[in-house]
Amino acid sequence: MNREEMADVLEKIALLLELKGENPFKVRAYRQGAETVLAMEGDVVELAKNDELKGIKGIGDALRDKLGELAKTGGLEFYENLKKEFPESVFELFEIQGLGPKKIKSLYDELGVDSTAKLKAACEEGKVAVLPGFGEKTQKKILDAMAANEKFADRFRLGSVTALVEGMLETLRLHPEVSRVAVAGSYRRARETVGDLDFLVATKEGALVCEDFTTLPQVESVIACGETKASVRLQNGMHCDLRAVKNSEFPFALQYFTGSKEHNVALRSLALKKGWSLNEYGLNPVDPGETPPYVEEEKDIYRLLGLQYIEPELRENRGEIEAAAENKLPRLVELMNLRGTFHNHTTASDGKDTLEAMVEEAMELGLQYLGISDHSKSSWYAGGLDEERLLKQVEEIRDLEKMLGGFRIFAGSEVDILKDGDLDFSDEILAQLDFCVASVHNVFNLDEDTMTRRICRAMENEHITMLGHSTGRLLLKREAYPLDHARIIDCAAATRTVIELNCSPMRMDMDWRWWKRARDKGVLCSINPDAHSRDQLHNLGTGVRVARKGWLRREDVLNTRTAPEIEAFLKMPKAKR
DNA sequence: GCCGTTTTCGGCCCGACTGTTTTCAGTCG
Repeated sequence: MNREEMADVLEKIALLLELKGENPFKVRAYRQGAETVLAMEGDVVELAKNDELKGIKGIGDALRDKLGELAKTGGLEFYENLKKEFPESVFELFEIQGLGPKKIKSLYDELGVDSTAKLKAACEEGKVAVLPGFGEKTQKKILDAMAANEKFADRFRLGSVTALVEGMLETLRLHPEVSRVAVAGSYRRARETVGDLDFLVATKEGALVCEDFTTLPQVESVIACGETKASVRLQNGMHCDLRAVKNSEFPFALQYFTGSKEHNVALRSLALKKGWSLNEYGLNPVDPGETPPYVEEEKDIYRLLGLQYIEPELRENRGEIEAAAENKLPRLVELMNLRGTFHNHTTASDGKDTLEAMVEEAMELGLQYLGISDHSKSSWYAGGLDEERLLKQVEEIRDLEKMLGGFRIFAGSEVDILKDGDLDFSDEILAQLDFCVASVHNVFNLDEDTMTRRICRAMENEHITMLGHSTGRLLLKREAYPLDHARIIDCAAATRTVIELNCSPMRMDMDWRWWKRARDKGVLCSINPDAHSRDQLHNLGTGVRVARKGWLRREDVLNTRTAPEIEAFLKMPKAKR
């Protein structure tokens, strides 16, 4: 039993109590308890075992007893009894957008629906539309939401699989029969979501390495295992391939399996013009009389085709091949260029870690400064700060900074952009901050023109340093709201507003496809983790990869600047930045 | 179920939107 499992049990209890129509405040207490378990300091499992949870806010007598039982026995009788009342599959129903506990209960009581499969059948037979409180539109919305879930079912967010991939690479690297290892595919190209993973090894013992690959702890089941390829399904449900090639084939296989398909098609046609035939095994002269060139690394392939080396992130056939032919590829930003970051939360609003803990982690990462921007009052559900609490936080920040020997904390706010483009705080309040992120958190259903004008209005404010998560999308969960990106970028350029690359794994927003345009208009990017806990600051690494995918250079990214440079930047009138 | 310079009951900070209704319930941030 670990922290996550304990929190999961409380969360599931909350769902089941909701289904039973229990007192909503009791439900909330369990949900809050789950949050507390995840966020609290110390070894919560050990504390629960020793009955030492007294005094923790959000955990009262009842939850303390239940957590104790969980920690000591690994089970919970209360939960087991509750689970007996519903089949396990009801939890699926909570994943459907637009369905809450009341509707699920109604579906369960009236139609016996207790799984997505049964729900789909009931919708298709028209049984859902005639239930009280439901209707044709609701039935259609449920079907659409289920279709969307299916569409996303086999995809994963880039930032959520980084640790898994790094772990597997490390293990493969240690294999005695393996000389080279890489991950290819859309993961290597830093797409914001990936469907499957492609690992590549150079070895003389393909069958052995494939066999050993299928026994990795991350593997759930084996689909196929041969001499050059193994296919498995991982514990997290991901499809994953390993390809074993000879060392001499490795660069070609790496290039080929990295893709994208469009990039490779363009590259092969370029090769043909030069009298070569390129495939995943080699680069061969079309004229059989000539000898194939010596290739040791992927770089050599590009060089032989008369191209600059094209970084994997750029390989989408969006102009990179032409630029490489003219020696005009940008030198892309790197993680080591980052000096600090903005847009982070603390326990003052919905963050899990205190100001001190966040700062400590930023220092640990080798940064020179950290921007704090908790939610504003309209985001009350996230514990948004009102004017009084905000100004108090600014004071706390100034006080803490004095004790840090040079590390800078920039005091800011993630201020809500209200429906009409007004901001949640007055200019007088905003003027007292070092910086300000403006974000949309509600009323997502405006038409494109209205939404664009709303956001532009916020950017026109002198005190708004940067625009937060511009499209509002939640990857694999919620589509972006309609937005005229070209106008947003023009407005950012005109008002000298920075645009954020929010590198929370859920967001990666603004989308990488727009960054080159923004860069060319002189718009600065700020790579921000939107961290709600200290460990989320580590998402900066993935953020940099996505910035690279957007063709961004060091000079295009605000937070590659040093603390004194940032200070000067923020003090400058916006128009002169 | 939690919490309390209103200590053992009575609150638990909202507002927009949708689709169902005919004045409102359910869902979502």
